[in-house]
Amino acid sequence: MAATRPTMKDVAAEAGVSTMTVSRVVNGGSAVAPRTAARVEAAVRKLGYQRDDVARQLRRTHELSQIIGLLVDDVTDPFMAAVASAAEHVARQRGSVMLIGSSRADLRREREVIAAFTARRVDGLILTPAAGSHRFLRPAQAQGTKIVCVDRAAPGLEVDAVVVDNFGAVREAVQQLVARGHRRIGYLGDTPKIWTFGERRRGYLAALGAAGIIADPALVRDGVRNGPEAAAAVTGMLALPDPPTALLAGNELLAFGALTAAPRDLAFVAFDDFALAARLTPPVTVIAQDPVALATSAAHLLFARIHGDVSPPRTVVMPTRLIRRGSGELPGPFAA
Amino acid sequence: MAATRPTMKDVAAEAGVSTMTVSRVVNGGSAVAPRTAARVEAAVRKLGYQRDDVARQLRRTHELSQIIGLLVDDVTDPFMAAVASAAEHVARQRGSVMLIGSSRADLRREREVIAAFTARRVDGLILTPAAGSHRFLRPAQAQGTKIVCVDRAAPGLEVDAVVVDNFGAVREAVQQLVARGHRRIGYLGDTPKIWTFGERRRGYLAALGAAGIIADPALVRDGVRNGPEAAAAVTGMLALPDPPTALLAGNELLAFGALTAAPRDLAFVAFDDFALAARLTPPVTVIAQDPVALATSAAHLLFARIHGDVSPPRTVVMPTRLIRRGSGELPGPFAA
DNA sequence: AGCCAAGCTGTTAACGATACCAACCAGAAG
DNA sequence: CTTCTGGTTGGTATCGTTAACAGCTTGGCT
Repeated sequence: MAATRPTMKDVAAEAGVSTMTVSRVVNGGSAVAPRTAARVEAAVRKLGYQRDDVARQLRRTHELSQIIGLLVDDVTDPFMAAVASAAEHVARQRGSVMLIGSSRADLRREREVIAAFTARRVDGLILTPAAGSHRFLRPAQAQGTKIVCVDRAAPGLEVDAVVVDNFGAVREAVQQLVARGHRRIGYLGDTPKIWTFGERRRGYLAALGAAGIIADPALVRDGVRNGPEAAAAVTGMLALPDPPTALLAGNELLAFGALTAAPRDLAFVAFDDFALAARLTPPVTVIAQDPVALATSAAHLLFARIHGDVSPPRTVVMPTRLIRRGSGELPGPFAA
Repeated sequence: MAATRPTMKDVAAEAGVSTMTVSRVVNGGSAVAPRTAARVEAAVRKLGYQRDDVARQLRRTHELSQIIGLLVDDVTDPFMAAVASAAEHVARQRGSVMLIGSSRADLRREREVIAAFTARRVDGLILTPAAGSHRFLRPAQAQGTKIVCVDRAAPGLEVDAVVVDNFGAVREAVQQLVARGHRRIGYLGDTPKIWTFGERRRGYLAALGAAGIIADPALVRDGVRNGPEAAAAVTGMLALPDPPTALLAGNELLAFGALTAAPRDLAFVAFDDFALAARLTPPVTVIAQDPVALATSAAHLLFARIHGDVSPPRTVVMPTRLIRRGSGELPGPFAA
């Protein structure tokens, strides 16, 4: 079990040619006599030779590595999973492979993973940036690594981003709750330092403000990071002397948690659509976005940059859609 | 925008030392005079130098690349997402980065992605193998790439695998449906050529057989690959002159699809637990497994192999748990 | 015959980092 | 004063591949 991989030299010796000829055969395109090529191919098969892309890439330092990196909070989040799937799909179409890393919403960890990626010479990065300044990415950027954000903007960094109008979408949803007679409306979200949640929170507050409702801090829960925390937050709100009659959950995971604790007569709107939304009782009203479209767009943008697009950074805003299924249309105590 | 990354040579020139000294400082451990080290570190910071792991790895050909590869059907599947998350977590703990690829259940595509991975000298692979022979992996294996399967065995390949007792778990669940008075029980699964679905199907047929029920081909649907297909299959079954009174969905995605088409009085059991199972009407009975535990175990096994464990391949079987929530306990027409 | 073009193949020198060994220096010991 | 020791530093070759160029055939043409 020497377990040592054959090199071009081995193939060259086996076929009785120079390594250059092997290289030409392996990479195709160059003129090699058919007889010679056949001999080389036989040697390749016999030895089980496979080109070593590590060495290749070192020699071709100014070419692309055909590796991109994706950094998400956590692939377990269905939104992030859809992003990862779509990004990998585009990468494959473009002949690249994709490294994946999770920051678990920790900026230090994000930095470490990104460093490990850039050390491998990734051509570009797709990020869902954690909270905090991303200025640390500037050197990488200056050295040619392309960067695109999905779902969130990166504070302290001028890069392309593909996002939705979180502010407007949430404001519209909350306005609707108000219009149906709700005044005590709860909000669940992760920290507003994450751009997306900051926007959603602003949208919530804007809708309340426009209706002349003073936001009650007891109904605004930030930093809620997973299902169980969301469930606990909902239980807490419902135990208040003046509990909410409606609730907005900031994303899919929080919605799942909230739904395990929420009674059926609590009006409910969730950010992100999910498979069983229509099957629940009552069917769940959601603000739907299309994570596959977001990530596909981001990946295309990234590859355009990698292939030389040097236009100024742009932010692409994709549409959302309020899908009224029932839970968000339950009347409130002030219904007309 | 030269966009060219600084090398050790640049740092050496800047600090007035040799590249060897820079290497020693950058990698730590070796004896370098504090004054010299400080000068080098200053140069590193000034130039924004980062070690090039591509070159490093070429020189250190017999060391590890600290890259592993994960190959799943599709990360969008929550089971696979959990596997990916857990595997990446372990990789990070072990100082490695992880490439991810999706086969979309296509063996040819799986081969291509794996080839791209091994060309990058991955230390090991974690696979959820698609249907078909995986003998093509033997050369890679012979050259030292370690391989571990999760969720499925790989036909034609002797490797470690971490799985659950799919056969036994499904047999138990179907036995319970029979015991509650069901005779017409539907089954939804992907192709039985995928090991896991083959086992689940066998379990289903075994339970029917043991009860003296002849399986009706119209109630056994293989090759169902996603939610919409599952929904269509259910609709089809329900339109039969003698429709099923119970249904077993082979995994989470198929369950979601089936549930959108199934009436509430259809007894229902799903493989894989999911967040909202308890919130549905009726609450959904599931066969739960722990994908995080599976993947964590597989990743540990992989790293043990990478670090020299040469014991014979083993198959680890993790437990499943039948969680009775109601939908699987609905009585059938032959209930006592 | 003489010459050139076209097609094929080989030689050399990198890419950026590190293993290995040699060289240097100061101070200690003889 | 010489030799030795130990800590520090530099030189050289090399990992596997390919760009650039050089050299060799062969055959066609005049």
